[in-house]
Amino acid sequence: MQNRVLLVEDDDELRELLARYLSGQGFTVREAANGKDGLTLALGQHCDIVVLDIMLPDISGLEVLRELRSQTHLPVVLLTARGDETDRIVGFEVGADDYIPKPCNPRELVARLHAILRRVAWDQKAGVKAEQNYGDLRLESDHRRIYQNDEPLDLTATEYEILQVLLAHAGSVVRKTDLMQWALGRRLEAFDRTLDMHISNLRKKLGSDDPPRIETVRGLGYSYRVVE
Amino acid sequence: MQNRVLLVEDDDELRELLARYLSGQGFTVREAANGKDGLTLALGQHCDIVVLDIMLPDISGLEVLRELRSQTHLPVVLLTARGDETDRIVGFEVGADDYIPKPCNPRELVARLHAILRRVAWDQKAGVKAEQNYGDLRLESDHRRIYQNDEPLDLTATEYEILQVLLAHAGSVVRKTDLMQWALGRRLEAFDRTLDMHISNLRKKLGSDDPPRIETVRGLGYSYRVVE
DNA sequence: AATGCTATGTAAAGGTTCTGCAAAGGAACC
DNA sequence: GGTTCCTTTGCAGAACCTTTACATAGCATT
Repeated sequence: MQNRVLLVEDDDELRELLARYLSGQGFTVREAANGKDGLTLALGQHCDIVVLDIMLPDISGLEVLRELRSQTHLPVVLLTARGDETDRIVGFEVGADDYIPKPCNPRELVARLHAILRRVAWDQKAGVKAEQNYGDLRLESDHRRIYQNDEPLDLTATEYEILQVLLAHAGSVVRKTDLMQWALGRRLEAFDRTLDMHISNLRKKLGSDDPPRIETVRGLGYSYRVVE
Repeated sequence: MQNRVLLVEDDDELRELLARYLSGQGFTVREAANGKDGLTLALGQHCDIVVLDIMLPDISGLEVLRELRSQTHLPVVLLTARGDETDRIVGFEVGADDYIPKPCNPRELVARLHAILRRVAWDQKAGVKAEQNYGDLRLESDHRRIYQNDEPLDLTATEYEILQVLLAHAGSVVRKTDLMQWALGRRLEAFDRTLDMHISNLRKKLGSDDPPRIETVRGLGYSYRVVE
């Protein structure tokens, strides 16, 4: 099958060079020359992986990545100036899957893309079920809304994110660090009780069950138990 | 709990340096100084990710990786000499998830490990329901729960870790030092009775059998005997 | 058998860490 | 200024890990 890659890079020459090489290697390539277009394409078009330059004329690549991460888990490879360690580490913390220093060797880029796609394919082999019902809850991701017995829950943006992540992993434990990263988009620092508060508020809004449907796994995180 | 990383590196100094740093960053670290040991430990399934040097005294890191890939999809990060492009690309082709040139920046290593683990954790959501049976016990690793005759055991985090290790080695003896390292994530010091206490509590929760299903091997460790 | 040393079992106490939640502070938006 | 929401702060309570202390069991030596 053809993998679809989105190339976000403002240097026309480099972009076209890479695009040509990737095409030759069996990728379907889409291109964007700035952050805004890149974001639109990434969110709209269907692609499997994004190659994202950090230095862009309009929005920073990191900003694009952050925005992307707030909505999807599309794999992203960052292109950074060689040796710029700060960008690189910040990039990983925001949620990049890999980074490549410029100027980059196209063969290496392809190898890395394949490594990431291989992992994603492997992990998803169980099949992505777009099922959006979890017992008495129904998730409508288009509208960013969650219904309980067809009654919409009045959730804040963050609460929605958290519950959405918990539902996506319903039945398994989600670590606090991961929940923080995926829902709040930042790292869990010591003494940060934000997450606990959101969970507390969520529990209130979900009504009281016994045992509570958002279960605490002490020292680890939380787990959503599906209730009919 | 903590992420467990296996460090396969023959340079004692570098290995210990990295081990110390990773421990400080919240990883539980296991070490191997050659490919053979590394392979054994990696297949012993007590880690979440492997950091693998390519240059090893016995088997090449690539060979270890190939062998590992034939049996599991455990995430692997390769350590290679800087600039050695061949190794790097071959590494990806064999199935590495990432590579880092030596000498490497520990912070970057940690950032990369987190990036990979984050993706793995996310993708494993609805994935393979890891469920294993050991007589009347059933281990559900998603939930981090162990059932006895379909009744969930009320275990603490540490108790779960310990029992999980014992089950994985059911029928054979697990040394106390190893049990300590794998389940508690630290070294067994003299006069430390913590482990004994956890075993004692576990036995209570598992009910009384004669002989006890967690058998003591005096001077060595413990062994779980499967009971139907 | 008796002795002594060491390893293990376990109750109880101690202390640390984690969590729940109310309330107050801030930031962003209108 | 008001509203809404996210975050911080503080405290109380719970859950848990570890230590302590003593009893017991295994093993080697005498």
